[in-house]
Amino acid sequence: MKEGSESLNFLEHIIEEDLKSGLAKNHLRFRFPPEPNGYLHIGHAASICLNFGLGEGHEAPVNLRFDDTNPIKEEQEFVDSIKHNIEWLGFKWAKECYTSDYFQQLYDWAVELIKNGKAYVDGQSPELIAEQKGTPTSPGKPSPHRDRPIEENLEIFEKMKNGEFPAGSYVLRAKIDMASPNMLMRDPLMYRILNKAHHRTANDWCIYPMYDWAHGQSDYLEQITHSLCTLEFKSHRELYDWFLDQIYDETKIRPKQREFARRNLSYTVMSKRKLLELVQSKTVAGWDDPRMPTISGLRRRGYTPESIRKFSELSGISKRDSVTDVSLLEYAIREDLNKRATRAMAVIDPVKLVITNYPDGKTEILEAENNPEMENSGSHEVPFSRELYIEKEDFKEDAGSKYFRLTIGKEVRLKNAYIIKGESIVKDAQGNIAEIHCTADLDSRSGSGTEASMRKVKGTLHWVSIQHAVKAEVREYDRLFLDEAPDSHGDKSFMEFVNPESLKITKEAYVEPFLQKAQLEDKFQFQRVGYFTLDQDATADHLIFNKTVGLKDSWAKAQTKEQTQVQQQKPKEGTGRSAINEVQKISKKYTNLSGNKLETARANIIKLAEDVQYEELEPLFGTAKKKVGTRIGATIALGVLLKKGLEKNEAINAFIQAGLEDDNELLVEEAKHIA
RNA sequence: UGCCCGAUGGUGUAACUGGCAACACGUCUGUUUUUGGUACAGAAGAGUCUAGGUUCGAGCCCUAGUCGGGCAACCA
Repeated sequence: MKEGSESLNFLEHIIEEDLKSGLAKNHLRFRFPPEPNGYLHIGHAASICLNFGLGEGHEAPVNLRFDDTNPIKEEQEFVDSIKHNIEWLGFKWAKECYTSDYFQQLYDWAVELIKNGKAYVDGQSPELIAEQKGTPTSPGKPSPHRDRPIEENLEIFEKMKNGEFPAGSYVLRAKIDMASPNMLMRDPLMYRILNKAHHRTANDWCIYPMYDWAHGQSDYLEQITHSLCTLEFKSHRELYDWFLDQIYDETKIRPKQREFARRNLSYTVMSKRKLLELVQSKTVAGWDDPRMPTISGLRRRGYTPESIRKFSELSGISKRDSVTDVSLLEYAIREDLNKRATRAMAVIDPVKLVITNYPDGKTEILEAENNPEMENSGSHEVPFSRELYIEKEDFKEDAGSKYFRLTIGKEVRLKNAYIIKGESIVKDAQGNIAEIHCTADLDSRSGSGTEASMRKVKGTLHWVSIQHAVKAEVREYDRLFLDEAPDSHGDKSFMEFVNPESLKITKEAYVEPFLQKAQLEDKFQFQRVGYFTLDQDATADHLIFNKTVGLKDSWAKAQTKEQTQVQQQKPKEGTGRSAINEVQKISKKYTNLSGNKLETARANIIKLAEDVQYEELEPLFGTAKKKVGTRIGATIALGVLLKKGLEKNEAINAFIQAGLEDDNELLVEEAKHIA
């Protein structure tokens, strides 16, 4: 992971430091700790790639640990789906662990804490406990049970464990500091009573540990060296360390928690709650709807594991909150699919094309390259005949000179076939184009080696033979939200930004017969259109293709730009950087320069100063003393203005005087020039 | 109001113990091309949040401020 790039992210720096200061490389160990209460999404993928990537980079084991301390929300179904997703991404965990495996140990340690006077049983209501916690600005009040005798604590705690109390009646609390500025340190809960069967321990337990009490201890039990989590756990670190202090044995590895920013993707939402809302409101068809940022959704959409890993790598890792543009994700998948997708032809929005000089009833079998980007990828057969479908948008009655596609009187090539020339059109009663008639240069068949076949024509079109085409359903997806950060508007729900046109279904698209054999997970490029994959709902006689992502389309871009340019042309005055700004820019580094570079910089400032107005220059007189460069630049520029006949005023004199008195020789020198 | 983080081109990340701000995506040009794709070549785009300070020299160190985020679940 780190070879090839010397630049490390801040977590890798920390690991490097630890290694340098004595941590044995073979002790390195990481973990990915999902709670099995939902499906994994692209944000989790960042964490997965981070932890497993670190493991791969350092040849260190990475545990998969299900943080299953809340039986109310967690289910086996999620465990299975998470495991599938991680495997699909191509990562192998060292051990499959469950926090629930440590329930006994956790309990024993809790008893230990009670005996040491570090924990106590509280029987107050949640409301009361919350109230006593105080607020971030005011200290909390101790619980009346804070000093309950140890024996009594032990007795009640055991009864809690034995199921002698109803859910919610008692909790075990750590005895830390009710006045701590960190709210989490104000006697946090360690255990609560939950009368709910657990997906793994069934009814063995009716008390369950809280996250803070379980997580660090689990890391410790597994001897994880670096426990990486997202930023919102930062303030938990103090507690994490406090709990570890209570049980830590110096001969063992002491895990450290470090935090990184979670990854957001533009034009989507990422929280489990919001994703669930999309599913429940039927905005999408399910968790694996191809528009969902879930791993299973991306997979169904046609994303490859490689592309997701690449995306994670490109996105990087840091501590500031950010929104990564989807274009980076799209780049990652296009790059991968360009190399591996089999090329095929499909017409999604068809119009009939008749080659008038091609014999009726004749069929030719032509050859189509499977993948020009991959050697030895072979070719497949594609049938050609007199009547074809082409894409509606590939023909225009009156086209400009920049339109390379079919129009009357102009030649284009049919991919893998002949060069044709538009002759005439047939319209229906409503005036829509029903048929396009053209003639083919019958000597120009692709691959025939004739001179005609080598001719260069500007445009190439994809097509299917009507007689041979296979009908298919095509599902095209657009971003799910119209807003870049739909959940960033405090006053509005993210649901208000749902894109009503995020799914476009074409029931009658036509694909070449070769695609009849498409299998799930096969990757195709429909030439000139985009990358597609078979949907899981497809059957042998009902093909369904999902569009993963379109090809880059500089033609479409030019079109939309042309439109927006017309509107935007007006407010395009005063372009370019002003002279004074240039002067400032050059000046800033002035004192770092020497020799020729210094000379050039000075000459440039003098030249630029010709276009500088005094009104622009005067504000620079107030430049901080330490910004000598800027003051020198201003002095030089001032010299130019004075030479042009500017009268000295009070501000100018004061500025020159300050320059003369400065410790910087260059500045003094320039000031002398104009004094 | 308390505590804790963060701030670098449009976006995401770099910049080793201070030394002319780099890479990728995106944008724009051009070349090649039987995909208006790919590939290749190139360009534009950043006073590193602000103000002071330390230093020969600050994105980096110090101080104060501004803005953004997190923290008061018997969730994780």
